[in-house]
Amino acid sequence: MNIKQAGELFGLTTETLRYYERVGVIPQVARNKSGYREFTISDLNWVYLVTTLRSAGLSIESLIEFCQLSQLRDGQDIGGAQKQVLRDERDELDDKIDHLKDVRALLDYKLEHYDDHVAKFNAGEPVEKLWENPPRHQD
Amino acid sequence: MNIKQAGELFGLTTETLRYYERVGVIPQVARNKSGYREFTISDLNWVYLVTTLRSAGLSIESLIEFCQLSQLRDGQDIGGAQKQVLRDERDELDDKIDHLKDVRALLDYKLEHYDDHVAKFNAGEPVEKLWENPPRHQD
DNA sequence: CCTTGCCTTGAAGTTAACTTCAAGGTTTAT
DNA sequence: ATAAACCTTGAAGTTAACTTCAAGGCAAGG
Repeated sequence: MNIKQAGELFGLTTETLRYYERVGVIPQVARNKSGYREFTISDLNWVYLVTTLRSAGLSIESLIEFCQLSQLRDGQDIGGAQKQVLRDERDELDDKIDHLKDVRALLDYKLEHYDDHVAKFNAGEPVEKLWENPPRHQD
Repeated sequence: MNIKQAGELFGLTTETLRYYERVGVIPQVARNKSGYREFTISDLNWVYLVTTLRSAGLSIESLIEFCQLSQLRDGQDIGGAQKQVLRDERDELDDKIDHLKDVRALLDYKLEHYDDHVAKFNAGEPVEKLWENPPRHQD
């Protein structure tokens, strides 16, 4: 599959795909006799993984590190190191999900007390500090 | 409270706070006789809200829009408009949380099938397409 | 009264993650 | 055989969100 088709598959431009290869968030893609990139299933899996993790907020820098781990040869426990990175990223995602739930809880709180707060404010009553004991999510 | 103290309260530099006021993600902060900013509880609540929503990935641009809504006077249903923005942002957060859960499910899948996939790859068996029917989260 | 540590504004600089540009090679269709 | 539509590389440009710089004013201690 050529670079245009690969881009269309994941909603990326050809420029972005070349950029991803150049900085190393995906491994080098093999070329055909004309020097054109020929994306394999394995290359496309890499692109999918990268777009997915990017959409979850992981930085290009951390994806470069992960990709470099796959390129190494003859180190002893390469698989273990990669799995550990995957576990770490999963744990960071868990933290991020928890944080987003807390932010959601704050928005819910602001919505529930909106009229109440506006009324107090218009009556000149003291405003309460939102940042001390902020609302947290349940579950 | 002066700008340095306000920054320390939320882990922001004084430069960032001035930047936030300048671009309008928080309302103008009143000055004392020397021209220094004097942060009120209400100002600090704004800073807290902005840092919280920024940490959840909302753009400066969308926060400027929200802040401008609070500044308007004598339009009819200003409170309703603000509440609608809060509801929209909460709904977008819900979508984002759901998406992060799916990404988490993908990482879990990759971890579970890691050894399996490596073995197949080393045996020269065809690689399966990760992006068709990707794993989704439960609940 | 002078140093130290605050504060002010406006403008220019930085970083991440692309995006666009320039110059040119290949392949396919008319 | 020539135009349209692909592809290549390397370098320069863009945008968001700060950050740093320059030039100077206020306030408290010695």
